[in-house]
Amino acid sequence: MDFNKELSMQACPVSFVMNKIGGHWKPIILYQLMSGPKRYSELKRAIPTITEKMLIQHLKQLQADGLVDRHAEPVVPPYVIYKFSDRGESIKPVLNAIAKWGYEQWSADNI
Amino acid sequence: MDFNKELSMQACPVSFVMNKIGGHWKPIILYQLMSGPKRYSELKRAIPTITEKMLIQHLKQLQADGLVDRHAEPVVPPYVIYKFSDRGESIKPVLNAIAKWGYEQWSADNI
DNA sequence: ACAAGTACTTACCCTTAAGTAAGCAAGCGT
DNA sequence: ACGCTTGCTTACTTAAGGGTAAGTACTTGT
Repeated sequence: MDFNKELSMQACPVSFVMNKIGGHWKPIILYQLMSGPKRYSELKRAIPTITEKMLIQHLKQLQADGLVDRHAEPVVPPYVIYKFSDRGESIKPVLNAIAKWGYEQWSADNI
Repeated sequence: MDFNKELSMQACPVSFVMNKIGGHWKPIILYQLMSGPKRYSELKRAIPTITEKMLIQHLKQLQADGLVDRHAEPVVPPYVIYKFSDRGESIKPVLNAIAKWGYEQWSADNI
């Protein structure tokens, strides 16, 4: 059950991080936010294959994990921007290291 | 379907890496292998909650992705060791960076 | 009065990942 | 002859993640 998952996160710091930034959509969302704050509709347009359900679900999770801040202007139509929190900023180097390795390997695969 | 997954991996290098080292068990297996080559039964004992099915399945996937090498001695009972390949070695710094951030954040959560 | 835009929410289904449990091969010690 | 060990494999079941499609609130423009 979830018991094993909890145990893994305590025993393996890499698992802990994967739970925060892993999965199908979170890397893509974070990658988009790395180029600066974006509003909801911008993210939606930037990631055409994502459904609204997945987008909002993962944005909420990223917020709950303290990686992303949400700021809503009380106007109509709504204006909501998402951006890295301070804690989120601290993971950018890690994401860049991952992306760098990924890009190198991707190139190596395609020679 | 898988089409979207393929697309993501091309569009987002972080997703590409997550596909190689993400998921529930792969981080834990890799973390164990970082302390040196291990035989199948050692891994099994080091990760008590993993099932043999999952262990072998992910070891095979890691092999297929070229991150892990398998070496079998033709003896009985079988003697099989798993270790990082050359390509696998190149991801160790990334895994360490992930683990370091994870450990820091884990501490921050528990103050 | 009504369509359009923005940021969601909800209910339902379907595919993928993971867990359960059993079996197999091949020799070695007793 | 029999059980033991090691490294797997297979069939079946269950839980999780993701996709589809519809609806909501609130206001501006026509």
